[in-house]
Amino acid sequence: MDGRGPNAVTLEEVARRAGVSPSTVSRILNGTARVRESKRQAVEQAIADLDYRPNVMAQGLARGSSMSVGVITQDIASPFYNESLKGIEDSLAGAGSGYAPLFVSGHWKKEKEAECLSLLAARRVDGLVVLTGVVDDATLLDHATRMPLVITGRNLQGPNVVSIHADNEQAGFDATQHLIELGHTRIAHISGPEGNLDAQARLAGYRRALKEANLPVEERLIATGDFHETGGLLAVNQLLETRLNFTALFVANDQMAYGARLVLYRKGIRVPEDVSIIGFDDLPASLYSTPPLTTVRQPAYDLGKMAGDAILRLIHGQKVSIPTIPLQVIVRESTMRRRGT
Amino acid sequence: MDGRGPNAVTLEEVARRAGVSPSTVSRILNGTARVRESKRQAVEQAIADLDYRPNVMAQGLARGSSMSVGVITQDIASPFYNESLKGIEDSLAGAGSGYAPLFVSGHWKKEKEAECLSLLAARRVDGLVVLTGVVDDATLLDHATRMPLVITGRNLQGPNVVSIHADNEQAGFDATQHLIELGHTRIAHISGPEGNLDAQARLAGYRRALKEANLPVEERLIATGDFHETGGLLAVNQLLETRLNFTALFVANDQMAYGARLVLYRKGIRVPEDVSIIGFDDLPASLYSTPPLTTVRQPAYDLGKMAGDAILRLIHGQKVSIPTIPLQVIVRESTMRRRGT
DNA sequence: CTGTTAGCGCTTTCAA
DNA sequence: TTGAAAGCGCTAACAG
Repeated sequence: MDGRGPNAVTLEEVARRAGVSPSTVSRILNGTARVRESKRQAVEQAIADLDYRPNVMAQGLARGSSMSVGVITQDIASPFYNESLKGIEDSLAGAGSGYAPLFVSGHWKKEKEAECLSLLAARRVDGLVVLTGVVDDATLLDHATRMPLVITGRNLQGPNVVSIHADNEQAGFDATQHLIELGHTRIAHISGPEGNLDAQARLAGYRRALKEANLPVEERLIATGDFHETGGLLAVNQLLETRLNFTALFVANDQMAYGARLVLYRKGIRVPEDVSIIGFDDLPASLYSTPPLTTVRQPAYDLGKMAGDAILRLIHGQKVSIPTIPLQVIVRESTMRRRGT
Repeated sequence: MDGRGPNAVTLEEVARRAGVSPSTVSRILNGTARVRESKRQAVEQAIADLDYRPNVMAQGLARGSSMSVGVITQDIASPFYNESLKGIEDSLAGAGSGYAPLFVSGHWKKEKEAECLSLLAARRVDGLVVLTGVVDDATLLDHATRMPLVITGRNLQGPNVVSIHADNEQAGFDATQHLIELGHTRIAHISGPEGNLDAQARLAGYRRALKEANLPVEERLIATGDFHETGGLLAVNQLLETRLNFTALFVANDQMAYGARLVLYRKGIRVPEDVSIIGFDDLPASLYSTPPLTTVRQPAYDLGKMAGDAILRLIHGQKVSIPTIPLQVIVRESTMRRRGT
């Protein structure tokens, strides 16, 4: 009476009840070989009677595969990455693949991420998908010698790895361009964390767009945030303090855009009448914010789906080819033509 | 060359390298018995040299426990439940418990949820935590005979089960009361899905508050949504069509409140000047919406933490007692005193 | 087609 | 203390 309840029924019991050998049951379960119809029926009956479910751990041990894929995200509650998790979930479940995802969070910390990797290794996952991540390429590549790897937000090359990435520089360019086309000339930017590759690329795109339009790049109009709401909040305050009177704002992700917008609201600065805002990501919430946020759509769900499909193929030793993810400006109501132009 | 890479190092190899028997290594790993210091050192050295990690599946098979707990959520991308997932994650990781959560999504579908249960059973999880869920009590109780269960949003009784719940009726009352205190007399309500217990309780609280204040309950001022943004959007349209001129709105969750607010924004109805809105849940985003949403705070993260702690205790055969979760009105800027009162 | 026989990597008596 | 040996539940040759 330890609360564990009766032990689960085993394959052997099924075999006994059906009057066949364990191997036959196994074969039927896995479709490994042809079996006489009568036996199949008996076995299936026994399985149903006993409500038998194969012990995945035992299967795993025996065939050297855990039937699970490790997924490293940064925060299980991140509105952006979760869309990707959903895509991964659907991909693995959809194929009836039998694979289950094992989600772990690295929280943007190298050590934390290393622990995650370690945990997943201990559980002998058959494949690994890393959403961005902060661990270094070398470590990743090392793991990739042991199992297939798909990674996003990075361009890693290797025999057992596929990387999925989008042209963030171009998207940053497009976003800024959108503002320029609306007649804005003083365009501020709230960038993401220094070390973040995506953030760097978006910033580069911003710079290029200004240059190509022969607009000056004013460094004081570039603030840095942490990709969270508070970061946007702080950054916009800093921008406001410059008194440089920008009329438009390109924010490196939607979460920071929310924070920025709150500050503007509090100060009575209207969006988009006084300042236009364009974000990045197109979180589900952006469509319902007031006003609905103009932003760059990142197909997070699709990206997760691709990642899931890719890791499955890799595990099965198939070839994978991944197109570059398209990024697209979604014009909604937080941007408008500059007044007086 | 199947891409699987070299096989991982085993306990036996460690034993060999350290010049001891496998059992000794096992004992050192698990602290199962005292071992001579010299051997311990040798083993630890070998483990380090070989970068050995125990195979969790093999451990699981041998000791009849998978070291994982199944978690059924409804949508891996739900802003509300994800906070709870985070709490669960922290709880399991924090204790250095060695347990890992296995997250699966039921998508509010009975069959889907049954599949989840089945998957978790096949993986022999040591415990189960179900976030609300739509599966019937009987099925749940049945699973609880096989493993400990903690469930939220329901009041289930059983030997191996603990349920965590909050007084939603009272919270619905408090929310409505807040509006009444601000001088509102025509208060509309957007309720959650018919079958949802929490939704029913919140609605009941709304009714009671009106009655106790001697305010009439106008049925046309009660609309039903699906707990998503679109639901709120549709519902508020329906409410507006009644032309009943409500000045305040109690919405059964924040997501629907966002949808509702968007409609009002589009129609030029100001929040809170023209209509006050109070939501429910206090999603992280609500603090950053414009204006910041007054709402009822549900401590989703803490709830997850409690659930995690509880399942761990249950698994270890310890007693658990759970307090009723406190729910609290958080006054922000989407509600204000009715004009002219 | 089907049963027998070894393991998969680890834990856990049982003796020593 | 420590090692030998017997499994945990399943798969996968290898013979028939």
